Amino acid sequence: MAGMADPLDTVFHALADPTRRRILSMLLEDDMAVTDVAAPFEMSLAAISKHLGILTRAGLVSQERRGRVKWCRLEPNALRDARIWMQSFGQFEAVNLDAFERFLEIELGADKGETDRKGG
Amino acid sequence: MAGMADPLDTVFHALADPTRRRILSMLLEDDMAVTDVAAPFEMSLAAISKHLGILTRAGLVSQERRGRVKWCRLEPNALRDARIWMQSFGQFEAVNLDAFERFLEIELGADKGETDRKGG
DNA sequence: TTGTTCGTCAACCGTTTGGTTGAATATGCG
DNA sequence: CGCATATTCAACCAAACGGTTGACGAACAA
Repeated sequence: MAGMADPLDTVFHALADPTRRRILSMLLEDDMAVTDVAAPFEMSLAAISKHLGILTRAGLVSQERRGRVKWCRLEPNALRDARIWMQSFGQFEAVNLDAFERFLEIELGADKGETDRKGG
Repeated sequence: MAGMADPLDTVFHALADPTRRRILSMLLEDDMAVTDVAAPFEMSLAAISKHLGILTRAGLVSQERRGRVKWCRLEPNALRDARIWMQSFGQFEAVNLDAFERFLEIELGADKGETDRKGG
């Protein structure tokens, strides 16, 4: 078909739909079966299946079949490139990326269990 | 009218097109007139004008008319919401956002002119 | 005035998107 | 086996997308 696009195309396009962003938010809390992902939406299962396909092709979600059930898991690393691309434009222009990485290591290593940031 | 969409829809959709991302990269270096933005592209001026409209409606670009010429400026702050949304999903999950803000203040205040990483 | 440049508008075109429905394919259970 | 469950596939549809072209208005110069 029309040729493979830049991964950024795929990721940003996947994120441009509110249904898909909502799906990602749901998967942030837990892995889910396709049917359970579809449950809260007022659209057909097939539509959700398509959305999950788009998210999967974008690398944002991985799917593993276990028996009849296909489990969907969030793959947050796929956002990395997009985030890095965006950083070129943000107010972080002048940020030293090395220092940024160090900051993250400290933050992530320090109090893993203390942060209670699961607000809706 | 299909109603106003979530700003995240608009921003991510604007970013999902390689032409538009390239335009943003160009504007990162300098403000430009519409005609000059269009110059390096192999498509019509009208097409670029449309792309600039999409970027403007997304808040990523502002346009100011001076005489005949319409100047386009990058508005990187519009990426803020998108970036914050993405941070929920990244490897930065556990990052304390307050500490993150402090980090940025320090980084941005410390060596404003030293970093010279304009790759691309 | 006439003419040129800058940029948008309007109409059109083919392709893609996001949704529907119904059939098909697995898998599991009795 | 026969039947329900889980998920996708295929065909279809209206609407939006990304592009084109030609006409248009606004600003400047002669």
